[in-house]
Amino acid sequence: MSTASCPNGTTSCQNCRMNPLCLPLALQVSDMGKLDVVIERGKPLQRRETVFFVGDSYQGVYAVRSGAVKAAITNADGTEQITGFYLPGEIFGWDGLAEGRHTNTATALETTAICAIPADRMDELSVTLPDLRRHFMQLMSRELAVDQQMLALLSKSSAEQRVAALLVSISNRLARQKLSPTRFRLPMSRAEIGNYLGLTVETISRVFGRFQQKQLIAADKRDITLLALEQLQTLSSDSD
Amino acid sequence: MSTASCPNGTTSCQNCRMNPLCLPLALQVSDMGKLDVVIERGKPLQRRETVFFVGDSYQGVYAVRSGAVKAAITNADGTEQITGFYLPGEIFGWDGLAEGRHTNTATALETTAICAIPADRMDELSVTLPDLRRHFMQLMSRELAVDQQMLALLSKSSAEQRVAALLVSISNRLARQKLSPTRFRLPMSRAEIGNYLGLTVETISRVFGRFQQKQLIAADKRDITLLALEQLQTLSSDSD
DNA sequence: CGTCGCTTTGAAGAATTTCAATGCTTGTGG
DNA sequence: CCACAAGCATTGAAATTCTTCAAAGCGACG
Repeated sequence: MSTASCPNGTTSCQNCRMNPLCLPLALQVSDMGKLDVVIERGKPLQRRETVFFVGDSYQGVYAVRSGAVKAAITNADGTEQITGFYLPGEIFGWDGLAEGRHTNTATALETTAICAIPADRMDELSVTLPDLRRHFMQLMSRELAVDQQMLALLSKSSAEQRVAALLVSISNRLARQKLSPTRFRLPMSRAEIGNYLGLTVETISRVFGRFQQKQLIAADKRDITLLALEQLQTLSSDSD
Repeated sequence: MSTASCPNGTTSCQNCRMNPLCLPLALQVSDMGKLDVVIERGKPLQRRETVFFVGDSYQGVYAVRSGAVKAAITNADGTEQITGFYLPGEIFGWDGLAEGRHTNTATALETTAICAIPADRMDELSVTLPDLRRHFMQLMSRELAVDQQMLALLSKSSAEQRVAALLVSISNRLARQKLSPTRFRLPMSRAEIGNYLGLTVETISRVFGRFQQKQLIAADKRDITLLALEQLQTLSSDSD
């Protein structure tokens, strides 16, 4: 067993310790060694490369170490519906657990490093490490909560509210990683944002425009600065 | 172990792949028998009585035996957003697992009998019954999938598609319970449907009207007859 | 009988989509 | 090194869908 507290002992994974969404957190130090066994590290993915496709058999879940990933389901007519964006420290791939095959396709949005957490190993360890098991169930439960917040958002909110909510969400998630919550580069295109939020590209573009006029953000293409996080937050949660 | 529906790979769940909203809002206990050990029965709830409130500490999950339940989160402004309807045989309450307290309030839509599945028991049994553990994780995973299908639906679909999807969903879920998939009484009001689908009451009413004109359904208040299930299915999954 | 809760219907208004066109970057081959 | 294509972002104007506002109908229940 390696002495490292992070999956493969490199220093690049230090952020794993900070993030509530990253797996090692719920484990005691003594368990860490065991976890090392579970993790498999792959080579970095390039933009547009996929982690798994719809229908691929479920092998386990994945953690984003750097970069970003989108998950999308395929509609009856072949169009894609993005169901989530995953930032560093976050875990995706649960969707395959129920039926043994993935319902989503997961694709790198930019150059991205991921860790695999194989299902069989996870299963074994669930017996010997009750904490790990609980932790994983908590992670799933949290994803459930996130999706439901998203449902609420899509159900009731205007275009501006949706975009505000996404920006705030990204900001919060970056903050957990000790990254700047106010200045960042979006890993996804306007079209992808629109797809995710149930709006057209044009609408996204216009909303970004309005936000800039209102001095809520500064945006240069994908480089975003949140100028009034507070107001964005209010905007996203107020409901009319 | 009885032959279950989807979880163990029987072919009976084909429509799950066809319909974006299939097994729509909730999940199914594949084998109620397995659960008997863990279950605590409560007294039936009356309409508007709650199973748990937002913020209540998580004690476990619940299965609907008869009647129907809605789960809803509370927006910043105090309005409610319905996140799911649960019909007989379906399990709800996972939302509390992540943080130890529920993010939703669960309310009976009509006179409803539920079973509690206490968390501590579930935890003990997770060790001794790996099957049960896997099963629960599968159920959670499935709820995730359902929520994501719902996301897709809300993101992209017109009012008619949403309503069609909900009707088809309910139909499929009733069918699984060996109840009539074409004639049923909706447990929820138009307002609740609208809330769930992100539409106004008036829009729901008008869509029901249009569906009747088109001979897709017959509706007398909450008593619904699906006259053209096939077409509704197509409508809900076709994307333009 | 009258009120309350729920549903329906109409007409006007608002927000977003659609269609169409243009500009800006980036990268690639000549 | 330039030119051109491809992908992404922006902008305008018209069309559409859904919401909002207003009013009325219907049933159940005290």
